[in-house]
Amino acid sequence: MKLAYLEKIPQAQATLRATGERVTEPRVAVLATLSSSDHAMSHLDVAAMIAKHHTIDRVTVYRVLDWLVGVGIAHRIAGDDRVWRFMLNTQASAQAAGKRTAHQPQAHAHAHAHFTCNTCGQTFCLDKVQPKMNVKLPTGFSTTEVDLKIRGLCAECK
Amino acid sequence: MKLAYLEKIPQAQATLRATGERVTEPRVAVLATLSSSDHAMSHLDVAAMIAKHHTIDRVTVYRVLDWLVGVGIAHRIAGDDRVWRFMLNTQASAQAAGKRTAHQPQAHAHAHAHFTCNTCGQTFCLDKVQPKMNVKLPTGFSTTEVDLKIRGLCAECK
DNA sequence: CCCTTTTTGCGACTCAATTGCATCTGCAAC
DNA sequence: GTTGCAGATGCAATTGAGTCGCAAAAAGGG
Repeated sequence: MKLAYLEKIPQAQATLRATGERVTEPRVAVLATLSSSDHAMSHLDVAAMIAKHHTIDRVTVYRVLDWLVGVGIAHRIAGDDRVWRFMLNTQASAQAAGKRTAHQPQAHAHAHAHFTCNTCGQTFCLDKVQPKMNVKLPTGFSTTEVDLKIRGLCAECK
Repeated sequence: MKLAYLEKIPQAQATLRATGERVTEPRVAVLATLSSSDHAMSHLDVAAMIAKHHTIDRVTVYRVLDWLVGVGIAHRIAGDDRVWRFMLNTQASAQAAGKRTAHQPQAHAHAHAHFTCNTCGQTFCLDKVQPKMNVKLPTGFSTTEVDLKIRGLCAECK
């Protein structure tokens, strides 16, 4: 079990300060919220959890989540319900991905695996799974990114 | 290059008749449209192409596409832009998946690979790629379905 | 040809996500 | 500590994919 939201705040502030960008209350709150979860959260999940402690605008949550993805702290997962979910990057994957901008896309392929439970709907990040796969693309195609999405039953719902 | 829309109609009618379900004009039109494309199409792509020949309601396109997925003729792909795209199943994958209903979900894991070009945005189905991967899930987790999504540059945009 | 069942068309609706704009704030320079 | 201002936030309005309910239309068996 991870630490609760409030206890994650100092760590979140430190992470944000390390980016060199502005450290604002909404950014700290969103990052601390993501830190306190072991599964991917929708913007609504994040907003609801923050609302227990502060008031925050829905739009700000959207914008902060996008920003976190932009600076390489979090990543975005497309759900089967057309809702984006967000999850923190691991230390390793964050360094590998780096800060991605429109002008300077990441140079090398980055693989990621997620698991979504058909029953409870929760999405987990499978950093352990290294999809060592034989992907033979048609000639002329090149890869920059690989997403592996697995659906099934999680341990809880089995 | 594939045959144009109109030439696909007789074949589409035959495919539909083989399902034992009703063969209606919208179903023929949608199926012929999907047949005439080598990449995945959004409901809007389908509607626009059909509109050149017949009038058809947006909602009908949605419903027919869902129906085609239900009877195992097509499958649905989640795009990065929160839009579903649709593509015909290959003969082989259609038989493997079978007719999936709410009461009788498919019994065994089914893997699928797609490629989306970062530049032109087109999505292709990679039936050739058999993702022979070492997926080690956490204990207690079981798999029913695997989607592999690859992003990069296609041959055209390279 | 008629009857029943399934589909279609249409309008209204939902809801995640985005945009424009006025206001506020982090933070660095003074 | 105060100030200036680029960048961030809040709010209201908007977009756009997808869904729902219902009445009218069509498929296909008898």
